[in-house]
Amino acid sequence: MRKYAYADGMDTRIDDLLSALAEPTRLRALQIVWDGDEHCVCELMDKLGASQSRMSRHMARLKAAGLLSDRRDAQWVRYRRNPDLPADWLRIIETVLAAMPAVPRDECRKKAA
Amino acid sequence: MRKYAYADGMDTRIDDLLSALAEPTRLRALQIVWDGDEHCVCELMDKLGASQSRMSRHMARLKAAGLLSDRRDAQWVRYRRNPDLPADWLRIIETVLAAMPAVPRDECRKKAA
DNA sequence: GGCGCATATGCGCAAGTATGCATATGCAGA
DNA sequence: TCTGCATATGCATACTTGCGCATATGCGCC
Repeated sequence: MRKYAYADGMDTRIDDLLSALAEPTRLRALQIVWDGDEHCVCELMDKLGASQSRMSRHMARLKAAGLLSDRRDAQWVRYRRNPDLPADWLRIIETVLAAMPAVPRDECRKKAA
Repeated sequence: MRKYAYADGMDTRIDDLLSALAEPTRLRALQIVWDGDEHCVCELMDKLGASQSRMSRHMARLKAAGLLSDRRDAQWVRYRRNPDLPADWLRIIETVLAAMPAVPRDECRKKAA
């Protein structure tokens, strides 16, 4: 029941992307994961000082939004950035990440800020 | 109540920006308003097929996020893009808008210009 | 199989958000 | 002042979100 009819549903998707990004912990996680490497939940938990279920759900959200892919590796689940993102999404994400402070060198330390 | 005290690139602020953007009607409104001209609520209401209170509140949200400025002009309130946005916010917004389909031409008729 | 680590998920809750309806406010013109 | 248009806002409501807690699932190792 959409009153602002767009040719394609593309704008809806963009706001989905934006709401997936609109959360500090997810943004930080994305920033970390955006290095292209794989990262497990426990690593991000530590780095971001988030509880296990919290971190797990945030990652699930990012994955559901299509930003990440995951892979089971023994007891861990390795998340990494989805290499097949459409160009405009990629541009948005990178612009957003570029506007954030860089990942602290040894972020394995928590507290602060 | 502080609005946009963007001094440095605190990611907390960025996710505020993102959640302000994460709504289809607001995105469309922003897109329209981003032409630099002034637009009143009734115009946007018409163009986006939104109810009066809905449109008014969405504009208030965008303004509260620091994206718009407004001006009373007789019975109308003219909204326009905030010309003083920090560069990284601007980049984000423009990247997002660039990822959206263009504003349909026939939507560009103003009523109370 | 049993244990323990890593991760996901059901449940409930508190807070936030979007929206309609009705009403208030601001402003201009008769 | 009274009328009417444009906009804002209080209120109630439904929906969503983020979270913790407890528990379930997946997996390797003994």
